[in-house]
Amino acid sequence: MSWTEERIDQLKRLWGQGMTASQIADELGGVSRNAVIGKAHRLGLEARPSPVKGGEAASGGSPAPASPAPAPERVAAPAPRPAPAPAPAAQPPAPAPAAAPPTPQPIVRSIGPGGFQRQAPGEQSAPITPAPPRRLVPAKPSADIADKTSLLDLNDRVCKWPLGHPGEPDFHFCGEPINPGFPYCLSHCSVAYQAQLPRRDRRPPPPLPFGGPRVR
DNA sequence: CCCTGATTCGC
DNA sequence: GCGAATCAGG
Repeated sequence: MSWTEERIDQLKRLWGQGMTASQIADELGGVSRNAVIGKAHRLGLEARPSPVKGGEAASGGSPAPASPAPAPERVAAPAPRPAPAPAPAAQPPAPAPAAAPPTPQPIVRSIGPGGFQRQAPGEQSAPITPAPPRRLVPAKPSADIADKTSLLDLNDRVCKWPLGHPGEPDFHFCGEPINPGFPYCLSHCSVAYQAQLPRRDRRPPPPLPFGGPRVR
């Protein structure tokens, strides 16, 4: 596997979201945890609370005997990374063209800390695909969305779940009353927030989200 | 043992 | 640039 732009992009996002190297490696597939770490460092992504820090370590691939890498003291641990939040994965609610209706089983949901519904394990959608950072455009007033929630209508009480994509004429936001404490309404919370499953149990084959990563 | 990220270094 | 090997720490 090679580091395509898409994969690098995904690496950056996942790493930024606080996923561990092996988790990222699993997601990406075809690469090892080491590969991920190596790439992350090469990219300049840096310093996440590492277990090994104080002590100096790692002699290279060759069993070089004594040459304890100096590096006396690495100062400053900047990057006060904002705790790996639950990742408000703004999954593009894309107009699901190829709606894949899986097994219609009775769904049992539990209620999360914020009062939102957790997804049942069975309805875990594979890739948490945060909407690729799209450039915001000046919400264009359109007769079509005159009665919909536009960018300018957003406030801290309405669901900010985007519907459609910025730039598109009918782009707007959900606008329903929010689930207190969250930026989305109850139903969108249950889409945006997922309980993290044990890595082993996670669905591996991530079907590309509607059309896949944005093509520039 | 498992896991983590960091580092080195041959390729 | 890549990533296996190796490290040290939880």
